[in-house]
Amino acid sequence: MEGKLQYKKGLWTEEEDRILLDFVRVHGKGQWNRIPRMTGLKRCGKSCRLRWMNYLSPNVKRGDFSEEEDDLIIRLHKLLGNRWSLIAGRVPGRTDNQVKNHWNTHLCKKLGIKRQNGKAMVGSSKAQTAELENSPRLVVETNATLLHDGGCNSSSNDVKAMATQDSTLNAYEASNEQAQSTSQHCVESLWFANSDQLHLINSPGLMEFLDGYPFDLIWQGL
DNA sequence: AATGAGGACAACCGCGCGAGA
DNA sequence: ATCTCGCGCGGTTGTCCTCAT
Repeated sequence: MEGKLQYKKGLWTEEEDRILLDFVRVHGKGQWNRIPRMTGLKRCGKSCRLRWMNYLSPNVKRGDFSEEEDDLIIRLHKLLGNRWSLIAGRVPGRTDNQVKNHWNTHLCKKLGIKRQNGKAMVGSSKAQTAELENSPRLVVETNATLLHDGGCNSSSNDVKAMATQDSTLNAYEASNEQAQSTSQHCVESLWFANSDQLHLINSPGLMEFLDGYPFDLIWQGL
């Protein structure tokens, strides 16, 4: 598989970190499987990638999670389930592994979420996701919640445009009216309205929305 | 001071996906 | 069409640390 090299496991030493850092400095990220052959490092490529991504990368923020980060993760988790990479992508400086560990050790407890067989009780399994993907329609109340932005930005306008093409239109209009009537900030609307009814969905609209959403607004809104 | 339990975090494993040969 | 390789993801395990007894 990875050649005949005997790879080392367990915690990384400073020397190993230095070798990996040197390699990335010279060759850049990627081609992880070349690292053991080229540097003599007794770590498999996969392990090198993980070490870089979760620890050595200059983009990784160390230290405790702030209240704001906790809050953001909780909201994103409610929206996305255990899609740690997606969640981490919205939390600056944090990796999926960090977010996952932080969720499992701190936030589950904080929220009183029980874990079954080591798994958080959240709709996140691949089977559930597949089920949702095969579902004939999106979860209306979730989309309606997402569409509460009142025209904050162009990307969410795009999502609204999508909504007008299907049966979520009425739900959107009704919920939008409600949102406007309560004069809630668009971000508050996004995160708080119908929050107990949010279901895990895997809709392209949602992903587009997340990709385009100006998440700095969320920070301002906290 | 010794030690066992539980918590926190780093790292590994298995699987799936996409690109290229 | 199929195989291999590289990569990424989520779940799980291993290891170290802290604290109570």
